[in-house]
Amino acid sequence: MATLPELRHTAAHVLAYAVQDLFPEAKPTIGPAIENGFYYDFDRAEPFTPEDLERLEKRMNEIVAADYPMTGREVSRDQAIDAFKGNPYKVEIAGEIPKDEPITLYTIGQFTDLCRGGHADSTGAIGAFKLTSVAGAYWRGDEHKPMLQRIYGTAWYDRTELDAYLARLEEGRRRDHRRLGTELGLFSIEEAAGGGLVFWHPKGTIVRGIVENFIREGLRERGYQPVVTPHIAHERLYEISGHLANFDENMFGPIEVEGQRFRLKPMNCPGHILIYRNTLRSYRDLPLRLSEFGTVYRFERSGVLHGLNRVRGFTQDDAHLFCTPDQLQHEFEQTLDEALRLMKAFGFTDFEYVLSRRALEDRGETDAVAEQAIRNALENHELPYSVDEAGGAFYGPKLDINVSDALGRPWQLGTVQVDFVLPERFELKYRGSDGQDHRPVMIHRALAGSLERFFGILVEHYGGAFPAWLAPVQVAVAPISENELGYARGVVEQLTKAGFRAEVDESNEKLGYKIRHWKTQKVPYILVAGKREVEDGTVNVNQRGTEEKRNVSIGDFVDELRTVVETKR
RNA sequence: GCCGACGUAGCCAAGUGGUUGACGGCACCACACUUGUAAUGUGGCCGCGAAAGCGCUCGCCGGUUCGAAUCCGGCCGUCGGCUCCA
Repeated sequence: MATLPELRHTAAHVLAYAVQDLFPEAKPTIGPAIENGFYYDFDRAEPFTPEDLERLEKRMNEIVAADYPMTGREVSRDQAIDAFKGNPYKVEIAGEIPKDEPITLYTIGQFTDLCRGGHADSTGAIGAFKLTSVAGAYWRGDEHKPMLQRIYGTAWYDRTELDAYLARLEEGRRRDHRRLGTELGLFSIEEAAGGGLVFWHPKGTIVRGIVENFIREGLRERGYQPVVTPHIAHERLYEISGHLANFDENMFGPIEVEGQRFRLKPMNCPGHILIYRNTLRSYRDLPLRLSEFGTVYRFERSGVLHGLNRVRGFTQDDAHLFCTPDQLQHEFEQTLDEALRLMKAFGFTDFEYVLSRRALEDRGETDAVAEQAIRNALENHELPYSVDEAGGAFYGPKLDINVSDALGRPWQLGTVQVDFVLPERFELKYRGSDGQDHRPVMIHRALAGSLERFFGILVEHYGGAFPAWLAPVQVAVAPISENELGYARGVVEQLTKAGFRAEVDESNEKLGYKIRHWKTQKVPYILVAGKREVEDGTVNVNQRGTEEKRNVSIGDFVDELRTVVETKR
């Protein structure tokens, strides 16, 4: 039986076959299997329309039903180039294949493609598929090369799997933080201000504040000292740091005042370095751990902005540790511990660790030291990791921590980076016990990453139904009639005094309506107060996620809620 | 930035040249109902006005037309992609 990737790769051939039949002028280029499906890129002047996709699906169904065998044969390079002489893309590919490697052609029905192989035996193996979208894509992903049209599809063993996949997509849309952000009144992005700039509304700000406090408290316990640095600085600062040389296309342009050029800060490190450098440091001062909820601005191309995930202004839970080389290992591990504590507290259980090395041409002798510290930390924690050979920061290698959310989708969150370069560039030093000056090592780390993105992920992870300790409104009190309104207000007052976030439903509506409203807002507890509750000083507790309703005295409810909130964090 | 799709009031959403201030719904406001667990009813809901009416509206700017939310051009913005490699 064919594997899913083989099945999907075959589906890509079937798509190309259908395109050849219906749009003979379109030139096929490449069409691999991808996660959940496949795509095929075509060079064609006219765009493919949704109607075209329907016609293609129909034709593909015929090809699948015909159950054409997939037959391969080896040819010489010249034969291959000759066979595709009308198609410069295929010719280009054929020309690049090393001489000693065989070139293979695969045929289904009346369609032959240059292809390395990896297929199902016949087109009938494709149990269920659907074309999902059409999008532009550059030949070989290079924006200086021609723009092709990419048709995406998804393919599975059978209809049930396809339907389940489509349902997962739908669930993802339902949880989309952009949509929930509006529905739950959490945040907005305002056209009047510009793309990628986030306006945090009161309810979103409450959640953000809880996240910040959680992080702040963890850092305090681990000996970090909070600092605050300016949002703009002389361009010169970023020349020294190397950001202008390495990061220019992601920085906002200069702001000129009185003949001086300023830049919005794209990173917090130079600011923290200036604080370090402001005074003479002794080895007794190290490790010096400076932390800041630092707002940075990065220019992202308009086409890549996406909700809270990719923005132009965001706040990092940033910190920089300055330490001696001897302390590096220990500090790195401490940071890793703290990262894991954070992720777990916010309900993430699946982690992936990626060690990103600097690009080969940037690596120096300190990279080995830095990488060893990272590897040791991972191994001491018995954490499996993969290696990205060129994904490091310009100043050193890094460890990224990726999490999977409730729908199994991966996100890059925390990053911990080792840096021997910036201390050099800024000529940082400390006086050692030997009376000599030494160069400190820096660790850059952001555990949540960007608060904006972290928040967006939380919204989707919980589907907007934040656990009680995080919920912007923890309790809603709904009086059955106006007669109980005063009582309800009293309950809210007691809850507020006890430190909880509670609201009274003042609306002039029936109980059913009020319940519905607060359920829609995903409030963890709805307390109903009617004549009976007023008489015996209780509230009727409706807890999110359960059907059960119970009457509890106000004091008992406060105690219960306190317990829940304390243990959840 | 590039390719494609799209942009109608706070949100969702009808409407493709002429009874259109623009169907519906949600939300919001008022009044009535005094309510017992996921939607009570009626009315209002662009601005001014008691009303008649007047003025301004369908992302923005300009154009075509007797007449435009509807057609054309430019701009802005949103969404899906542009990493997966014969």
